[in-house]
Amino acid sequence: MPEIVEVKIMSEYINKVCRNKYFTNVKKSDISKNSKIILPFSKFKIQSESYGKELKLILKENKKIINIYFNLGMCGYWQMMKKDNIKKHTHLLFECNDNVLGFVDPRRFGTWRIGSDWSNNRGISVDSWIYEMNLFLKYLNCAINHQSCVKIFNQPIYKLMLNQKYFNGIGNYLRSEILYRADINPFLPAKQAISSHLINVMKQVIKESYELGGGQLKDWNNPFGADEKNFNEWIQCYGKLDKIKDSGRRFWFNPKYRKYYE
DNA sequence: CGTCCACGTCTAC
DNA sequence: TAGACCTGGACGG
Repeated sequence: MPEIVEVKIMSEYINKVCRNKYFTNVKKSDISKNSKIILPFSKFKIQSESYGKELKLILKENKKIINIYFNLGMCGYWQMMKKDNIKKHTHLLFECNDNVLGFVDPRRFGTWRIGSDWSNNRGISVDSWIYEMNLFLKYLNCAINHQSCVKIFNQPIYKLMLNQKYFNGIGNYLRSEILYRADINPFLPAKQAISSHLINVMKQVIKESYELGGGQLKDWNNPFGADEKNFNEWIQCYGKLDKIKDSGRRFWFNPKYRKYYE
């Protein structure tokens, strides 16, 4: 489920349902391999932020603050639930009277850590560039011209777009939709494919997906009321056109570019 | 039943 | 660049 759009929506959802609520406890499922959270709080508030594919919970009691950084994995999501009706596969939860805010993650690919900053293995979130697309292009061009990056930017653009160092937030459906709509040969070396055109289309695709409520493709039972049908109609390429298998994952693309795939 | 597939990272040959 | 990590839904026999 979660790419940048969904993580952002998720974070906004958390802020909405946690507004004016005080939490008193945190619990981890036994089966999750992530670390147990121990809080020095008796009564705390929860706020959230997102950045690329990472989601942060900010836990506050007076001036004490603890930040927890989450990767939502393939299918993790957050939901406010009744305490007596907690969903299966809830692996972390925060209690608030009769309610809990829970991290539901059936496949357990999600991870969390207590920290003070976003992951340093990842680059700048693609949506922080939305109003500064020229800067993003400069950033990429700077890397392109850097001796140590030659190999990376010689990769085909469809591979680079999953590299979270350069496209933090892009995942499998966004890269397909962006390359398709930009009408760029996805097998072109990244250094040739990257242009203001690609960046502008990226901005537009992210915006449109966000306005539709994000990806509602399969197994996310969406608590936010986004329209699954609209989203599936909006998708033009992912799951619909030509595809190749690339190191375990599928890449969907415009069939007219197949001849450039070796 | 079984087999294939899923919006993502990791790490180990 | 395969796999490992996981559950569950879709679909075929």
